[in-house]
Amino acid sequence: MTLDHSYFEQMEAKIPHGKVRTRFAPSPTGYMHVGNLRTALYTWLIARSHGGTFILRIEDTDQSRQVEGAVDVIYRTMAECGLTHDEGPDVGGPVAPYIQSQRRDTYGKYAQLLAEKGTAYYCFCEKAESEEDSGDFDRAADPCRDLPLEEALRRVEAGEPYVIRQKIPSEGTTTFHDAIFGDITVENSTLDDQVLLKRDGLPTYNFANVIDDHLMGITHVVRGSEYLSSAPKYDLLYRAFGWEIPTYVHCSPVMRDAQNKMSKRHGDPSYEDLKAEGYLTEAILNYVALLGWSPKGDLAEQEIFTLPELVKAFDIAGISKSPAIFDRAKLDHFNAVYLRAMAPEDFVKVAEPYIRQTVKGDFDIAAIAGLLQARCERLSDIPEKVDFFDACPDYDVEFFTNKKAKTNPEVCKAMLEAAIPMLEALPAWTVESVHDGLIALAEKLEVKNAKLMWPVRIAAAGKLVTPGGAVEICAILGKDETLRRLRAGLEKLNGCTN
RNA sequence: GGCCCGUUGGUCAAGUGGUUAAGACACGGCCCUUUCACGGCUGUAACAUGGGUUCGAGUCCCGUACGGGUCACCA
Repeated sequence: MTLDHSYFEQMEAKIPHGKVRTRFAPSPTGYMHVGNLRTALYTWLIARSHGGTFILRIEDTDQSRQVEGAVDVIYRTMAECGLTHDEGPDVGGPVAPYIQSQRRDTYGKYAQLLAEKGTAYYCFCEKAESEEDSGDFDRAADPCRDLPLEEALRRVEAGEPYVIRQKIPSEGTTTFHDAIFGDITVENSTLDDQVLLKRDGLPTYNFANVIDDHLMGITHVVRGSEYLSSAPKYDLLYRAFGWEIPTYVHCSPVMRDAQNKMSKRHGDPSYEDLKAEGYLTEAILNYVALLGWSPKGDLAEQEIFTLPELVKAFDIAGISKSPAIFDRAKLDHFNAVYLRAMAPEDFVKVAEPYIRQTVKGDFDIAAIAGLLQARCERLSDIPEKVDFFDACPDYDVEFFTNKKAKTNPEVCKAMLEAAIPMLEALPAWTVESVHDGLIALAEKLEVKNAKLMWPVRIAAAGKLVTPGGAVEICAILGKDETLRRLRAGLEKLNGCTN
């Protein structure tokens, strides 16, 4: 039970110094929600913007909450987003291992060291007891707090179950500094003697964090503001060990509404959910980056940022103190911007699977995608928009009535009667020829373009709203199909105007 | 309940003692137009509240309200 102090020297010797080092440290719950993603992004950005090192560490000290395949979700999401890590379970590194369950011995030794220093103590009490009932935490009530170390060690060796608790000073205050919230001071009497090492020998989250962050040379600790209230206890731990305190960066949560954080329980979307809903990775990242952070100076008005641009612009000082509500409408907007900015051939590639959900026929997919590119916010909007290509829906004859185009069934009947023979006689069937033919016909009939185009489009698509004009739709449908639909439309009109 | 944190338009937000209080999304209107969309122009709309400090406060201090976090051998 005696401690070998050379162990600590060895561990210290491995710690890298001199560069910014940050870590994203998720617990593997199988779900990367938007808040997690944002934390990962900010953490990564801090490292990259300083030319530092980004580390992935898996925090699995709660054996009861393991989820199958959860780590894979994390790897996949990080990789897809381009948030590459330099050290981690899968790539190794100088301070391996990077999975907490594989570092078990380390935490135990450091907990013992702390007990030796007098800043922690062995506690043999039963779990929890009446602490909650009484409401007030009373550390003086713990008989183990002042047990002499020798006696405690004797009981440990005798096989008595124990935990190791942090010994918080009973008086005075503790002040810590956070990069976002500034200095925060609390009374030590409001801090509890938190458990450091659990009965099962594994560390608590709070303890493992301090140990690992130190041993991994972490310079910036980024995490959710829910940890703000345990930060003073962290400081006390660092000081007890005589370690340098990292820069704390506590980020306020991403909310689903004014009262609730985004959560799996409420069905709020994970990164993967958003992808499945037709959002682009770049758009998600860009939006999430701006949820709780904004650029300073010249860039203050810029909203569209690529990942490299974010690396350049990112600054901890721009992180907001207050929570931000996740807004679908704005995400939609970002996605639309990214969709429109894509090279047409790239857009075809991402849009094709969605187009193919409802379009099985032999149509020019690239042409359809061309219409869609400026007209959709989410890729998942696509199937519904193009569902009329395979088969013309059974539409209401009232669709032919449009105030702005000054059309009604009567007028439309005349328009279609004129358009059908003209189109039939067209020698070529292209966007240009259909366009020129229809424009010329409108001129000949002495009607506004809209008056002719409206009925053609309605008859061709059978929908009020379409991803393109009459010309584009007819061109894609092909001559035979267009004429078939126009004749059917004419029949429909005959049926009601007679 | 104790302690901690937060509060600028519906939403994201700029603003670090002196501004007509930016910008974006959403919403309304107009224009363009072959529908919708895109694009262009334009409009409505905000410093939670009460006291201080100051020549002057969204910016500093105190109180109040509201919201959040935390008070686990979860993370």
